[in-house]
Amino acid sequence: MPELPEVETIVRDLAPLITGARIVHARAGWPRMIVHPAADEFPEAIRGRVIEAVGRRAKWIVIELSGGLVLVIGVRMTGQVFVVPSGAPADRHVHLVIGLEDGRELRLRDMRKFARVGVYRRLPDGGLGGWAAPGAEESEPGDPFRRHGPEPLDERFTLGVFRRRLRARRGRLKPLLLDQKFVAGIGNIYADEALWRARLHPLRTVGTLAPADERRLYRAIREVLAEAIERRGSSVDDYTAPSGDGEMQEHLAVYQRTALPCLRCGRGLRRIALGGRGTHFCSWCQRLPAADRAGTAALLREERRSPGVRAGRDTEATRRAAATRRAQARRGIRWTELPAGEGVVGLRPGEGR
DNA sequence: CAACCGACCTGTTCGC
DNA sequence: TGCGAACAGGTCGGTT
Repeated sequence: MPELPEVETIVRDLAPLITGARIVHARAGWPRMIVHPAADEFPEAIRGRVIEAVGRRAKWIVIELSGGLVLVIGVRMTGQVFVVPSGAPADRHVHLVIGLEDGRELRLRDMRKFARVGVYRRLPDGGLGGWAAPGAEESEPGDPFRRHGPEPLDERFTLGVFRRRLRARRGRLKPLLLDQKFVAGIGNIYADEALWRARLHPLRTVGTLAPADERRLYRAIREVLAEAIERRGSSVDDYTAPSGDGEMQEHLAVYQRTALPCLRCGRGLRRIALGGRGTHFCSWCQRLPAADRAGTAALLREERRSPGVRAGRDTEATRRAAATRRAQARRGIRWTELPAGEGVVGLRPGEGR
């Protein structure tokens, strides 16, 4: 999904739109999307409740409801959240509709159905616990965030805290940054970007870092995430927020810039596959010390055969096509599926095939 | 603990 | 032009 900056942008857009609104109905068209409680209990759990606040934890939208309930939404890879009038056209990718008393709907659209939604109880200690309909057996799912690491932009996340967590770990930097238990909210884009900014190779291991390296990494993580929030996130492929696209994609240094010149040294950027994820870096600016080179030959050689080296996803035409799809998604339809010669106007919910 | 893998899903683009 | 393969921002559970 969108990563921390993208979810933060969704949350900031959403808050003024829905805070204070009362939920009057809910429909979940894809039951597997509801992780707690059981999908058939979900509408009743939130019906009649007032949305009191909208926030974020890690890459999740956290919506505080009256009566101490909390609605969490993880949009994962392709989930999109919109607030629209209830008559607005929908397509087959809208899997969750939450009707508001004022006639609008909060909709979750997700092409790949990876998004997840849950309702929990806010506990006195601030954590989340299970919820069950009155009289029903309560299954205790536990706090969905209990394993998450600290929020990287929180003031309590100091350099000292970062160092302590870092030194408790071993492995390579890229997989470590992607581990939500280490620090919450970083994903594939910002892991690569932070490592480039800090001039650290993705295969570098924690044990080889000097104190100055640790500090650069700490600052790079915080700075790239903060800048991305200011720019409303990276609108790559499907990501868009309720009030429109971001522009951070125009300012990324390495992500999806394979073979293009490094913005610091001008040499061609490289891409390897690390744990199945595309990993972009500059092998000149992000040197791998001899100590970390053992056992990396296969990983680095892989690059030449990797299909990811294709430039296709990086072309201007591809970007434009994606922007058009996002705009259409915001209107709830896909023009490719409209009968020839027919406009948007006549389309009603459920009609857009 | 570290790292990889396959699932989970659908759509787009590439290469033949 | 068509068709299969590869790939996509995330996370989980299972293995090694």
